[in-house]
Amino acid sequence: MTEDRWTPPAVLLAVDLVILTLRESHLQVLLVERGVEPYKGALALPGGFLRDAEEDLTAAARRELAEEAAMDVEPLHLEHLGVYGEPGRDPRGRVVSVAYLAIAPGLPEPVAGTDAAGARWQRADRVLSGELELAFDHRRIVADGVEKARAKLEHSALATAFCGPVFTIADLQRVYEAVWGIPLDPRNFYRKVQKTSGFIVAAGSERKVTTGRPARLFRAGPRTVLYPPMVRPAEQPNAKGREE
Amino acid sequence: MTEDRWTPPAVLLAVDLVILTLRESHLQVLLVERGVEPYKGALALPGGFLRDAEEDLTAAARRELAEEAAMDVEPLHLEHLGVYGEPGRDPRGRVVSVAYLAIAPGLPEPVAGTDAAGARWQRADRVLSGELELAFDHRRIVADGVEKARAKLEHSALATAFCGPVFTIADLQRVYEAVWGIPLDPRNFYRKVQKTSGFIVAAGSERKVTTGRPARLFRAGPRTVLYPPMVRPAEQPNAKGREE
DNA sequence: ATAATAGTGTCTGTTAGACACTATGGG
DNA sequence: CCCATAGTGTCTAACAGACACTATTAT
Repeated sequence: MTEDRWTPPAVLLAVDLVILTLRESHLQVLLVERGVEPYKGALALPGGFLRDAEEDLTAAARRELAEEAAMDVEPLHLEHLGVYGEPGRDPRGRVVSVAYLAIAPGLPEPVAGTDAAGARWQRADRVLSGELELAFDHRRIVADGVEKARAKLEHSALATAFCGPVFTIADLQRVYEAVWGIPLDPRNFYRKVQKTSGFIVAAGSERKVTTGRPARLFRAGPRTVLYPPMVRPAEQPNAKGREE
Repeated sequence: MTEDRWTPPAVLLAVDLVILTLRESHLQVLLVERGVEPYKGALALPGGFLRDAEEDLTAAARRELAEEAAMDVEPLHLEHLGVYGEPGRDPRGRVVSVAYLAIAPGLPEPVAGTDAAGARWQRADRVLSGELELAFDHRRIVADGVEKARAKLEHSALATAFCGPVFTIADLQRVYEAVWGIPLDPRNFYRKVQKTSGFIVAAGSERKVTTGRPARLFRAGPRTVLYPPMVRPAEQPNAKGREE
């Protein structure tokens, strides 16, 4: 933010998107198969370069998502995730990538777009475990996105966005269990969610899915930030930073 | 991360730094007086453009800090804060700025460097209130940095870093009160900190500062992440997202 | 009736917050 | 003595976690 008389170097600016959804009880991330070098044929996050020097970063992110996955981009809320800019992360030269995170309810199977040979949902745990290899440093970006999503469930009413317009409390619990990767007690979850006023509100009727007593239906309430938060059990009670 | 045959636009990449410290019981932020247009003479965060296309982002941040504030940059831990890249935020053209946050104990008064007419500590609350005007969108960046610092006090042992090598529990409490901007009960704070094992460890002797009973001395313990966290009282019990 | 899921009641251990109280120094 | 700060004890209300129990449907 200073200097003159000397010309600062220009860099290539890219955006990458971590789009998370819940499908078949698993947290899934949208990946595309790269159609061009480098890493041609490999799986990667959707993303790409800014189109022109006036394009807004989030606009670029939405455009890339529409191009590569033909997704309806309107309703997505994009959130800044991080910047990945180590020299050498892209063989084409100095590329600094700004990553965005979006979390959304059961999104449809995307169709192949123009830039990518294909776009598909993949289970996030398979990416994190290394079972699926990703181009560039995209695995790291996915890991950061998943961790951010887990944290957001604690402090925001985001989980309701994973469900349809109406849902049962058990539906909501499945969201938490899938994203956090741990089982929760249904009874305690039930009351915890109920007493967090403004989180969910009753929606008249009931629903019968398969067997058992029909469940009441709810919709998302007006509250966006949860205080007190939904507590996520400590990941590893005796991990780093812990002792006693 | 796709496309070829067409050349992506280059943008100017800058780094900005939010350096926070605690001086005279107030959270303070390091600001420089801009020596060049635009905003010449105005207060701004230290920062600047990448020197060359191979420079690492954090390296650029450290270099700018050394140049503009002649600060010893070695021990600072820089943490990614955000990206500020709206078109039009800089009159010189498309500038995307990556902001970093550093939090450190009683740093010395900086001396004027080469790029800036001066660098000085300013109270963060004066910046947030608008009493001090900042160039560009730097006030917003400071606000994001302060909020991040407040959150970090909750979940990490960062507060001990604001104190000297040894400190009393009252010293530590003053850190929390200054950063959070609220008073805490000394008795409850005392026990809360004590029972969070690994947070602080006893350091032999005692200290008598002015009047009253001498206090025991402690030093930072081995634990870096606090679980359970130090809970920060809800900012506004009835603010956005709240009701009932 | 049985299975299965929804929803309620209740106990227990822990914790935040309030605040009385004791301890130990300097005038 | 008094004052000020350090440190302890203790009560209460809220809450997480465990889990028995009741309710309501389909088969």
